[in-house]
Amino acid sequence: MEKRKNIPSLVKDPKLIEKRREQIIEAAVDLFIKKGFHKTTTREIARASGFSIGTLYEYIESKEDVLYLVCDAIHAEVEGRLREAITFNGNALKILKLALRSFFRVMDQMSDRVLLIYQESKSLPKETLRYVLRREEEISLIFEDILRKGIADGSIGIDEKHVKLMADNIMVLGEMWVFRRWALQRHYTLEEYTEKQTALLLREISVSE
Amino acid sequence: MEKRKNIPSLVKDPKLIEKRREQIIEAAVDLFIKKGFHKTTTREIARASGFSIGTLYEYIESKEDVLYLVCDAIHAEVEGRLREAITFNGNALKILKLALRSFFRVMDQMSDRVLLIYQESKSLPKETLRYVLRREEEISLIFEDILRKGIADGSIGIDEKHVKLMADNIMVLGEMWVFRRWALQRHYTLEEYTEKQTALLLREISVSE
Amino acid sequence: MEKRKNIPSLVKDPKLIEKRREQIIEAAVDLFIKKGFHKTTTREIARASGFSIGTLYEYIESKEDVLYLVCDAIHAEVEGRLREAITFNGNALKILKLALRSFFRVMDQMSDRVLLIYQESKSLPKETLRYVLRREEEISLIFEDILRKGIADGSIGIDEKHVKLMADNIMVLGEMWVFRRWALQRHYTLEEYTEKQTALLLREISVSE
Amino acid sequence: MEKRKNIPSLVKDPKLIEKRREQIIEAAVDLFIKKGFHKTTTREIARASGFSIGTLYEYIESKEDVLYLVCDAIHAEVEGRLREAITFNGNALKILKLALRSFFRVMDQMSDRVLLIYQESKSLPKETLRYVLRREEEISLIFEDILRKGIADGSIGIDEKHVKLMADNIMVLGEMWVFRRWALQRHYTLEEYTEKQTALLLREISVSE
DNA sequence: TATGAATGAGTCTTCATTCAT
DNA sequence: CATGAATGAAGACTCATTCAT
Repeated sequence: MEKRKNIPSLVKDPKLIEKRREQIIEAAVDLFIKKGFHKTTTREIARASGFSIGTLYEYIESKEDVLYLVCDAIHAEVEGRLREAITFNGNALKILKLALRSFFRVMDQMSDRVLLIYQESKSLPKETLRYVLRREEEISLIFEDILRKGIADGSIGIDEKHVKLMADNIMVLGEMWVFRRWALQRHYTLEEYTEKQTALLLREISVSE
Repeated sequence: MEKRKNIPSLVKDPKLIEKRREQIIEAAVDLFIKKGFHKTTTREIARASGFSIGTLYEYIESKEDVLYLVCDAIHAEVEGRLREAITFNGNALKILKLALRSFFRVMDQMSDRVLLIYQESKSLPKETLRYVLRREEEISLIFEDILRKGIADGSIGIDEKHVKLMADNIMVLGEMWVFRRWALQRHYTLEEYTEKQTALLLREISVSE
Repeated sequence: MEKRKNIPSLVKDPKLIEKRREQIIEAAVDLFIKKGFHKTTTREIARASGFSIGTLYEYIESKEDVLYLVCDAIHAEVEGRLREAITFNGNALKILKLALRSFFRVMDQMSDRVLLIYQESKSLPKETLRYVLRREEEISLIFEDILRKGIADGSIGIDEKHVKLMADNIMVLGEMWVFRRWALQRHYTLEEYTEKQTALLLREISVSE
Repeated sequence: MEKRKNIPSLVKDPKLIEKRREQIIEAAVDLFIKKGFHKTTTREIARASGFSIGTLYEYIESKEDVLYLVCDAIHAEVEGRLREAITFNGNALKILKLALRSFFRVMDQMSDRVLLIYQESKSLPKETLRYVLRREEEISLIFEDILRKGIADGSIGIDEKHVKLMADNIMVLGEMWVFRRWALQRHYTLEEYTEKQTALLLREISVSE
């Protein structure tokens, strides 16, 4: 039911917890990207966070907690950046185009981090993994909302029952740029990729269709 | 230059090496899928292979070798199954449709294994990873060949310079089904996914376009 | 240039490092003498040191480090004992006699340890071995100094160019007592050995000669 | 009582045993010198011997047996070379001089092998080690014999009770050249060393004394 | 709160030895 | 006699986690 997993901490002050966990996340993201989750030691995380191993364990209960924090933070950043890029002026179709452009740009800029989630989140305990996946759905909800708005204001011509599917498709297109960047970039710039995929998508959802 | 990495073995008989390595692969694939590469121990691999830890190390030099064997075998199986499903009767367009259907089906049936490659191959030594990636290109070459044949026989209407890109796109569509199966399957059957993606692809490469 | 090899430690407190390494050395010397370096396990060293295997590795990086610590400590003890036994009263000849007596006595008392160096130091990494050998030269320098003092004060009658050689010879006589104790002790007491070898040496360096 | 340790073999033919063991010794000596006993594997010994690991174990019972064979062979060679160099013409003093020269030369030529015995023989089982040490006494007996002959023919002037000691001393001088070659060779050639040590020795045993 | 020394279960890998062929 | 595949005990070393200060 909860959106976020609660990680117990030995420290009381919530401000401090937040601050320290931000340090942990910042340090861990870099390490996980460079070396992978398993090859990164808790000592390294503590050192890169700027405090001792003992302090690290004041704010988390296990190494896996760090992975969860990292995954969650990355999702939050993707979602945050995406939301802040979307102005809700104009009709939904316009917003959708803007959202797509922003989404692809964010995925491009954060591709290391997004990749990290896909490669390492399997190491999370089953229950925790569910939290992370749910977080991803939050993002796809943004697109669902826009699509529904478009149905309402008449700027987007698809059936309600295809909304979820279409949102999924959009997510996939973003991830595709992350996963196969090495292949795709040989042929497309991000700009071209955005143009092309947007065009294809719009073809499917244009009112005239 | 070489397509395959040569893994030294202390055992001389090539037939036996092949047989034992097949045992190793079979055992390791299951374990890696279930527990991940890092959480699987060499002892578990040995036991599941049906022999002792000492014997395991007669056929490999390191745990990473097992990962390589596994990745290589999976790619080989994908490629093998795909090739055997393609009859070279009819024009290239017809073959392409068949190939797409087969490819998606193979990816669906082997999704655990394909996922395994994407989640664990990063643990391979840099040099070895290159072998694995090269292997993947082999598969995309199958589609390149078909596309070129289609240009030659006039059944496919794209420019030669887009061949590589189009083959890449096809690969991505297959992987997408693997990576986001949990999301996609809520909306599509494999059959529907195949129909839809094929239709979209063909739209881009139809002669009339 | 450096006289001692610096062995990195995960522990920060230098006092503690020193204390623990002394424990390690004390434990390891006995084990190495009794079982040899190769037949002694790191677990045994840890246990005999009074802590866990994990703690052992907080203070060393490899088993070879223990061997180095041991060799270095033995040399230090030989040199220390020798230096503290030499009073610098009287002429160099008198000092030399005293030094010889002390040296042979120290070698006798520490013969197990000295033997240990000769039998096991070959297992050190090349670079580390050089540190150990250099340490031995420190000891022979003590005799060089005395000899040079003797040349200066006229109590010892050898040419400067023979000083190094003579110091080497003295070292050999000490080691001889260690290596062939089992044979020599059948015929000589340490006292007799000292007398005899001293007499022979003095014959070669007496002023009158 | 026995001079040589009997090593059981699964093979019957004594000629073949001898031949194979010679192969083993030749291979093992080089390996032990280069890598030390512990770091040499039985597989390496077998390969360098020219046969399989299985065959190796047809002719020995354990790796330590190889070490024994090697030590014994080296002693045998030292003794053999020494004996063959000594002509029993002339008085004992003359023979002694010749023997000393030969002994030092042999020790010089075989210094790697002699060093091997001193560094590795401690790895032999206690009982076996005794065989090896006894073998060394054989060599010192050569010098005892010469000295006794010299007492008898009047060419050497020492007391019978010092014979053993003197022979020991000679052994030590030879070993010294082996152990401290790196130091001694900076000052002496083998020739000079031989001259000097012979002179010192003769001074002690000259008839006139 | 922060520290960092201590812990020890767990990991990969080696290698002497055996034995069926 | 020769071979070499199979064995598994043993070893060096790592690292997540704890807890006294």
